[in-house]
Amino acid sequence: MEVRNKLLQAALRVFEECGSRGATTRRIAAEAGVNEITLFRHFGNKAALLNEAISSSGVLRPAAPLPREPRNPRAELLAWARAQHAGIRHNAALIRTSMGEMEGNPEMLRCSAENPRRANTELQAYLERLQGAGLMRAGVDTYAATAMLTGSLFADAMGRDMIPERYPYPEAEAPGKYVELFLRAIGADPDPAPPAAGTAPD
Amino acid sequence: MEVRNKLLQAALRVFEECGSRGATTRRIAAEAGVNEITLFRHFGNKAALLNEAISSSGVLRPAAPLPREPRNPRAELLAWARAQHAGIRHNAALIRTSMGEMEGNPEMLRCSAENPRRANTELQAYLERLQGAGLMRAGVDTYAATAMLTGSLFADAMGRDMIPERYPYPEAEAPGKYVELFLRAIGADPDPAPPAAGTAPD
DNA sequence: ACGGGGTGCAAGCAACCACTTGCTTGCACA
DNA sequence: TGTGCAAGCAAGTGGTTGCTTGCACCCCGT
Repeated sequence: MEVRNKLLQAALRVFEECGSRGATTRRIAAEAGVNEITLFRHFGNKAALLNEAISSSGVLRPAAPLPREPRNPRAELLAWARAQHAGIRHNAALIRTSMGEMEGNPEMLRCSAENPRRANTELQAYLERLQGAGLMRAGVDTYAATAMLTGSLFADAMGRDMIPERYPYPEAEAPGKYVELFLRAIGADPDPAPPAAGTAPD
Repeated sequence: MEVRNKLLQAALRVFEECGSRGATTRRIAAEAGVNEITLFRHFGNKAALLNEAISSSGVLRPAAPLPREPRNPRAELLAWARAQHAGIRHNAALIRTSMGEMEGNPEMLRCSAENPRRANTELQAYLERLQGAGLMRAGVDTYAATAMLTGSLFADAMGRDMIPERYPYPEAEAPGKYVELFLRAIGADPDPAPPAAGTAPD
């Protein structure tokens, strides 16, 4: 049972770095410290191994849901954005590779796009609740606003690896900065900006 | 001279779809309608062909610069955002594949990241001019604001292929929606929203 | 003591890969 | 009519890939 897990982890690592075409069975086996034949004995063929490695890796979810009844949009959105950003950062290499191979592997895309799809749906529902409660401006297109916040988080998480010099502020502060701008954008900033540390005035 | 261009275009097409490992010389030659040997006679080896195909494709630039002296932020940002968005959309497949291969091809990344780098720098300089002219709020972090708008455009252009159901509004309207939210975010919306067609009140 | 499942090793298979060689064809130009 | 160049064709180079076969090992439960 241990060899199996070592193979799955190694397959994921190699796939993230080289893609499915570059992830050769020899290299995966070497990375796992196992003989190549053992790989075939456990998974039958390369595709089955990669499939299981990728789909089983996507199970981990941020699990920081937005509340059903909004109370403090700033705090709630910040916690959610941080979890989303961290999740994307954690899977950045896998996301990059999966995106690059979506044309030749449409079903993997469906699995890989599940997280952002859920995140978008969740945030949009939250924004509609916010709108219903009068906690943000009425005319805002919740679809576009949702795309804007999730898009900022996504692009930040991806861009930090590719254009690091364009992100001078540390990773931990990024979600806060986008949430602050976002609150202004949707007209949900009764307390313009927290001038100093301290609990929110509720 | 015609065979050469056909090979370059075919190489770019196949690379966008399959990546460098999947873009075999046989397939490129077949796609170009040329014998495989001709490929080697023209470019020597596969890497040289792919290199030239990719780098020569990135030459086309949006060329819709932001003005040195801001006059109408809404109109200027909208035109710029539209050009950026269209540029990313046009190269979406190439960007996706390049991102997926950045680990094994760091120099291609440098070439591929040149456009977004320039765009970010340009927008940030514009925002600082806006701030200097008092046309937007003073406390805004221009780095984060820049990342937010370019990130929204980037994620939209990428996401429309991967999660189309999350983008119900048509592609042509997307930049306008993000720019409108962005103007609110940075406090640069003297005219809250253009209620109907007509020239800006200047 | 013994049998069996999980593993390793050596070797090899056909298919595909980038790339080369030797020769032929067609066309332009002198 | 002769020469040179671009392109095609058939064949083959050495290397890699996914995957298989056969056999030895070694630990573990009975």
